[in-house]
Amino acid sequence: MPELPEVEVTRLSFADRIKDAQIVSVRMGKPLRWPLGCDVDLLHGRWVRGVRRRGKYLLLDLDEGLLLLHLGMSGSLAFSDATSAPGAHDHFDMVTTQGTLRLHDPRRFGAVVFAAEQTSSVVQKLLGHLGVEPLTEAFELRAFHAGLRTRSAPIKQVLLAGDLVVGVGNIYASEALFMAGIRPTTRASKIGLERAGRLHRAIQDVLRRAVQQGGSTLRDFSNAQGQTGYFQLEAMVYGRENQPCRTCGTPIQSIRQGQRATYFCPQCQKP
DNA sequence: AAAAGCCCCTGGATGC
DNA sequence: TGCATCCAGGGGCTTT
Repeated sequence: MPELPEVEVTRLSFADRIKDAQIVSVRMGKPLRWPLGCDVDLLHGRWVRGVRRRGKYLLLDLDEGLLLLHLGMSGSLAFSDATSAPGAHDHFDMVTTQGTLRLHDPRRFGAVVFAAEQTSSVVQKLLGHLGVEPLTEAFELRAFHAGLRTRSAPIKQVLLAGDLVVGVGNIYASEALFMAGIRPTTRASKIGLERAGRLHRAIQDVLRRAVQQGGSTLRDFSNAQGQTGYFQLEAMVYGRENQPCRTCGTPIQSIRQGQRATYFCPQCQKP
């Protein structure tokens, strides 16, 4: 579920409340993708200084060290009643002086990892290879185009790889490529400056709009306040196989790229 | 270096 | 109703 917009919406929904909270206790449930990397007792008494986002990772800066949190495919965070017993899929509870943050993640592709410092090897391993943040000034067209030029893989998969630009997952890759009029199978290296410019704008536009809409709720995404997203209602191609293109009426096609569904309009999107 | 495939895991939808 | 199969928003790791 969670791509950049959902992760950012999640961050915005709990960052203010958790900032400057003191951790009272931490409970881990079933194993997530990786072990926490420290004893939970080590976290007790630490202060949360702020919450950042890097790609699809949430970074909780503590007075000493930080927590890297990933929602995987099915994760969501919520403030929970401190007295409510954890459900079968609640695998991380962080009780703080400002409320209890709970990670619900049925598929357990998510993760909560402690790093003693910003330069820890685990931070480097998880974040070191990430590309540029698309909603910052650092996302510059020339560099983006230059990056595309060096890749022979289909553009959809280059976007998903996250080492050129981060945060674009399966939904927003299809949507951005539709907006840019580019066929997802087009090799990245074949995209000229003009089309790269359209894609560059489309990525920023679609991600910004999705954040404004509270993200996409396909199955069960909600932010830490329990609110669902609405962007899925605006999807031009994602999940719309065989339905008429909202622009030209041609049936939307679905193909598989790298074990994932891709949707596009064969008329509006050129190879 | 880059690309392609393989998994991790559970639940819901679909088909027989 | 029961059971098998397929699919799902991610991404690190291994192999080519």
